[in-house]
Amino acid sequence: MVKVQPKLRRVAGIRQAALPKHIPVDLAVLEKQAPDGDDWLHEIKFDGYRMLARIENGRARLVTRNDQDWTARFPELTEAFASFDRSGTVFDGEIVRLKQDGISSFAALQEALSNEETADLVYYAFDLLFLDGVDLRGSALESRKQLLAKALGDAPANIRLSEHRVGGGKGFFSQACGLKLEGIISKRRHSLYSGTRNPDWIKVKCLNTEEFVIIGYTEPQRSRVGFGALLVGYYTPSGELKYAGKVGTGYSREFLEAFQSKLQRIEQEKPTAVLPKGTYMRARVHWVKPRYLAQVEFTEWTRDNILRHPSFLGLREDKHPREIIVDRRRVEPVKAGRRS
DNA sequence: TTCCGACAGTGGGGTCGCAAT
DNA sequence: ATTGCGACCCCACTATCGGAA
Repeated sequence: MVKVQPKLRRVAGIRQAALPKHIPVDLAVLEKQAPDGDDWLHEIKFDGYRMLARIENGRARLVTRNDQDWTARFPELTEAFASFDRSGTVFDGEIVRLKQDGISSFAALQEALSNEETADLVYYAFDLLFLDGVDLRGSALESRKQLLAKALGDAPANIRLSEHRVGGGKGFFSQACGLKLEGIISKRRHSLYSGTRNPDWIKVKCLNTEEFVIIGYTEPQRSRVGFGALLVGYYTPSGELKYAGKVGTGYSREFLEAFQSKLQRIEQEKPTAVLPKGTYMRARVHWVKPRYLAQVEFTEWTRDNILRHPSFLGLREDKHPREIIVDRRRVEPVKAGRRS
């Protein structure tokens, strides 16, 4: 029988007999700018897997936000959480793999999982939803953060507190981008944990935008009109046209129809760029002459030099395709971990 | 009345696992 | 052995609808 601490009793919370089967998580709304003002606190946005750590009946489980049980994939972290003597406790956080520069990398995490080399993965806890059977979701974020810091006081080294700072959002965001971080998450200090996507949590991402040559398009699926995605590429300094991936979002219905009819007129039999082996196309591809340019926003380049999270911003009519030269040797981020 | 939040639907890269080829 | 496909993870975005303001 665990005693409710006096501190714990002061924050709103109802003692529960058992943890709920499914706990919906809070999700952030994407914004272009970080909020300023002292009623906001700010954290680093980690690039990994969102995971609830549930400790109950002497064992620990790691579940995704859609309630998938991923415990077996993270033996070291599961063991670390099981060492907490706090039944009825739920942490909210992110499983990440840090590169040598200390920055979380989704690609490095996927690689670690695919090789089952999970020993150096880290869990950054940023919220505490239950503690010793008490539901904390109805209490203010700052109170939960206080309890979280205390609960992690003697935690194993692979379970860490995600630090935050109060106020100064704009400055914090530009600092984060300067350090090549993915972005920041800003949260209202007094907000409750609602388990929904709501504007009390705001994510602001450090994004790249680049221009690309349109080399083809895929056919629309189901109720989609015009085209599905644009296939884009770029010229290397040596003049070779390289494939950079598909851009399938950011278009209005009006643009999809209008632009497809333009592309139709410049179709050609064969692709102009060489596609990497094993490139998966969910729909039939139409190749076009490299005549149009697209402005594309994206988070980063993947290991295979393909755009991650691309979205279409607009056409560039003021430039010639041949001007689109991207030197990926310079843009290439420093790789951590080795692949053999 | 207008606005906004929630939801459905479409699209992306990467990994895994299974079935068809 | 290879390929296709769906279901997960990570997501961005548009269009729509009903309730709040």
